[in-house]
Amino acid sequence: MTKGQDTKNSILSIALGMASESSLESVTIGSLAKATNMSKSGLFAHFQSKENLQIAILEFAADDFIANVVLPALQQKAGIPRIKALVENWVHWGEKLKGGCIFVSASTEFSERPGKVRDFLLGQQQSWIESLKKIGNSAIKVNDFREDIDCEQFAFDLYSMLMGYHYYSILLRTDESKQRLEEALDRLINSYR
Amino acid sequence: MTKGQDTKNSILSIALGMASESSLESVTIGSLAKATNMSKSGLFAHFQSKENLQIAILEFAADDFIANVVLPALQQKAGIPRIKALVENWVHWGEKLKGGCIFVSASTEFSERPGKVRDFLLGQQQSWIESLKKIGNSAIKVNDFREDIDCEQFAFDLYSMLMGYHYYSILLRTDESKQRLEEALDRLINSYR
DNA sequence: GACCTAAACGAACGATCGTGCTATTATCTA
DNA sequence: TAGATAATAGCACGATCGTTCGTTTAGGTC
Repeated sequence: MTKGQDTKNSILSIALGMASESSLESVTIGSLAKATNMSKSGLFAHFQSKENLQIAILEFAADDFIANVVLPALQQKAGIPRIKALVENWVHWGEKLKGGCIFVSASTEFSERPGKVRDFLLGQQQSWIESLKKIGNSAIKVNDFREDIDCEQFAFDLYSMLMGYHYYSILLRTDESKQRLEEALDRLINSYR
Repeated sequence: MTKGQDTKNSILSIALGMASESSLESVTIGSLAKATNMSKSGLFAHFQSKENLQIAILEFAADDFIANVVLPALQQKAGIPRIKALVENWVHWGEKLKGGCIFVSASTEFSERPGKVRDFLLGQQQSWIESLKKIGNSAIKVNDFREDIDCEQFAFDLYSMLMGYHYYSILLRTDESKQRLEEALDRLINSYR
């Protein structure tokens, strides 16, 4: 890892923290330079444009997401254990970021703004939903779920309760959020059994 | 209605459209002035600060939300019909705004930004969840739901699937979003019967 | 029609935005 | 260790940000 890549990584780590706390757009070159003790131009040289910076932040987050949410879950036993691990990892991942999962907030921010950032987010969310679907499918294969269930619907149901949990926890900040999620998940799993 | 209130209302109507399309913060005094064919200072005089403008936009939206989502549902027969009406109204309300329900995006934007705007949003979301709870409760009273169900959990479940629908429709933009929501809602209702 | 208030405007402010340029340092290679 | 290259800094630009000020126009009251 060269010096450049090294600083770039630590920039992105700080930038990710800032982005999740407020928003992608609010990570300005100036504020990020201040946070990293760099000059605006020195920092800017790493990304050539703000759009590139935003994508780099999201890619950085996506790599971390795959490594700490998806892959560890796939190492669990297929079926219900894997589903529970995925949810747990997702919750845990969001807790590390101040404003919760950054893909939720960034998706809100860029849903109506065509461009590379939105394209990236769309792809990320699609692949995330695809992961949910596959994990549902593998639950069928190991007979944790009935054979006739609709995995697309399962993905929607699971996706939804994570979103519900997201807003409950960032807004209401009550301890019960996690219980609500767990109960919803148990009910979902039982109904698919 | 005086001239001032009249223009203020039409400003807010346009501002709400802009805010839902991108974000509350992106409704700048300058861009809003341009969109309303007013001078920056002339428009600014109506609100005295940007924070006041943001709150005014949210209040404007909240009034519309109550009038077109909550109240019409309360006029439906208590129980399952009322629940279905509420969901339908909510979906329909979000469709009028380009980026879907503005309270979702604004909540994302301000969840980590203490101040009057966040306070307002927190209150709005709490009262929305309270409405969901009450509507679940009234379903028990008319025997559409079992007596032993947890209305707080019902509120979470319903809230969640609306969030899931929100992101499915603003991001993926597939027609199936509404079907997914309907199926999820039917399953939820049946499991509480 | 005179008077008063409400509403809208024009111009300017300091700050910050993203982005170029050029110069100055580090770091790596031969 | 000299030279080449990568990394960072300094400075400036036009644009836009929220906000303030003084002025002008419009509406309503006597």
